Amino acid sequence: MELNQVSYFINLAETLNFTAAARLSGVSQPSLTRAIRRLEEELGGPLIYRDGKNSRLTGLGQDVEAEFRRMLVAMKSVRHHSENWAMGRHRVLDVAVAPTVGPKLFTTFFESALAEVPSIEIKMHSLGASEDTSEVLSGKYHACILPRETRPDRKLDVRPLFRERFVLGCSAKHPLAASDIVRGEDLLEFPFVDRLKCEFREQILDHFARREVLMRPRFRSDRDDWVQRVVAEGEAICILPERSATAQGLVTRPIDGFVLEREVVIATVSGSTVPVEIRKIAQLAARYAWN
Amino acid sequence: MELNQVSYFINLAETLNFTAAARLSGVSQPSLTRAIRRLEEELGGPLIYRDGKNSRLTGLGQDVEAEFRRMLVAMKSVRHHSENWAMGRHRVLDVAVAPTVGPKLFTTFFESALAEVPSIEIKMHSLGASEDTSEVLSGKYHACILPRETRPDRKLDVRPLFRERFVLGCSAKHPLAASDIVRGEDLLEFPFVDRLKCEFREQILDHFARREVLMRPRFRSDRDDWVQRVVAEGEAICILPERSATAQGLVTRPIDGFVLEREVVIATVSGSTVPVEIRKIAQLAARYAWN
DNA sequence: TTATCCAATACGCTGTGCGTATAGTTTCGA
DNA sequence: TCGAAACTATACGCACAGCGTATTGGATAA
Repeated sequence: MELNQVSYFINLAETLNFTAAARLSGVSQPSLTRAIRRLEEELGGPLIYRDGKNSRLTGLGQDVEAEFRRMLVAMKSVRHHSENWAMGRHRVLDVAVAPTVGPKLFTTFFESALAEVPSIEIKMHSLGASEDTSEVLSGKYHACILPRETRPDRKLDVRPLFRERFVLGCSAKHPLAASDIVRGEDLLEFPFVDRLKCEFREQILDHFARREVLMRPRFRSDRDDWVQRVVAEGEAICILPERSATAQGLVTRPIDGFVLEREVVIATVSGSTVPVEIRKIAQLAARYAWN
Repeated sequence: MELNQVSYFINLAETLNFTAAARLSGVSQPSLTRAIRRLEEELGGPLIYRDGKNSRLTGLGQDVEAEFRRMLVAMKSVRHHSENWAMGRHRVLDVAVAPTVGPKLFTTFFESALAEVPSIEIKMHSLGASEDTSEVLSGKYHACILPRETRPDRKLDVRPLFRERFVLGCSAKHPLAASDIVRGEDLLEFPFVDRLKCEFREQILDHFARREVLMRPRFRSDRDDWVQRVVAEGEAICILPERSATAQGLVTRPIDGFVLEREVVIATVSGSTVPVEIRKIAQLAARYAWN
């Protein structure tokens, strides 16, 4: 038994076709045929009924496939472990943060977390536009920090971190900046910059539309840094979460009567198979005073 | 990553000593050292702190050991499945018999062997013309029963079964059949059928030629069944091993002064890696009263 | 200081797994 | 019905990876 035979057979089990399995395995068809034949001789019986287009795994073949898949899982774990351990002797935790959740918040948290769990290293990622908590289930990330999803997967451990309201963003020299709180109808007088990347942009526009406060976006971008730059340097305004990392010169003000808010959570895989460091980090994050 | 590395590393994890692990693994110390080194290069970090008598697994090494043990468990399960699966959950032993060794002999032996080892099934094969004990080494057959080879491979466990003389074969109605023993010179009067498939045909011809008993083959074939058919139904004669399975109507008679004989052996792979059932069968075969 | 232990390196060898070419059988479509 | 396509197995030759042996280098123990 050799590992090449393991992967060849797994591919054969999936395709039930020697030619296709060979292609998947990256070897020639006779090579795969011989490897399977050797495996069968070693195991003392056929693994597949060779029947052209109707080929089927034998009973032994099915049992062997299950065990070979376990071996592949173990191999994958080996590689996963080797990726996590590195010269530096740290376990690297991959944490993805939704781009609209300001990373500034986490600097202090992760500094304290790293002090409490000295054997780890945090690798921050930005959660892609099409990514969500399934990336945690698939193992791409160890944890995700993102707005709470409407229907999280059962296998996830989702812990709330904090809630945050949406607020006005404007230049420090903006007329609206003079007030500690602004009225919704006062926003009409100023050009609105539409933060396309905001998950809540439709809810925000709906909120104001319902109050006959028609926001007329004059500028729109999916680059949050551009949005903030434009707002910080001019008469334009925007709506953003209160805990956002804000550009220099940009201030935030609460909006009277505007109660839209969101909950930011951390999601990890639940269960005992998840490494203890990850469970520790999630626990620390849940308990942290996010202010 | 290869399975030899898996078992080497498991042994290294147990002993924390390259020399001892090499011994356990059945390879030389440099071989094991290189295999571990290759594994470490593939996984990107050391698996063991090399510290003479104080060597210890690294953190990665401990993680990898755990996964490698899972792989060993899966491998063991594979072998367990293969042992249990056979037509009717039996281990099928492929035994090839040289075509000139009559299978009739083995019926009784294998019946008793199957009684003693109930978990196996014997699959009889005819050893091909170009096949020899290398097919046992290659794993094509679990065992071969064949005349002793002049220079068997060292890796084989060759056990003698029985010796058998070459005798006259003729029709029951043949004039020579009337005698309990025939003289060599009496054979001259009858057409001789040359069994091409017989390994000893040259020795047989030489024997008679040396005694100025010139056998004039009038018919030759490599089909033993054809040879026996011709002899059983006519005036022709042949020379064949005394324990051959003989066709109906064919009888055998010893030849006075003709002492050519051969030893039939059973060959299996030697060593502890061979399944216990095969070693058991070989042992039973060697002890059997072949009469 | 010398012998022993432990692991790594150098060198040469061989067996195994590979690809290519082809054969044999079955199935499918014209 | 026939030829092409699909599917798997065999034959042949080749390259290289893993092996063992011999030896080196360093550490430890007597």
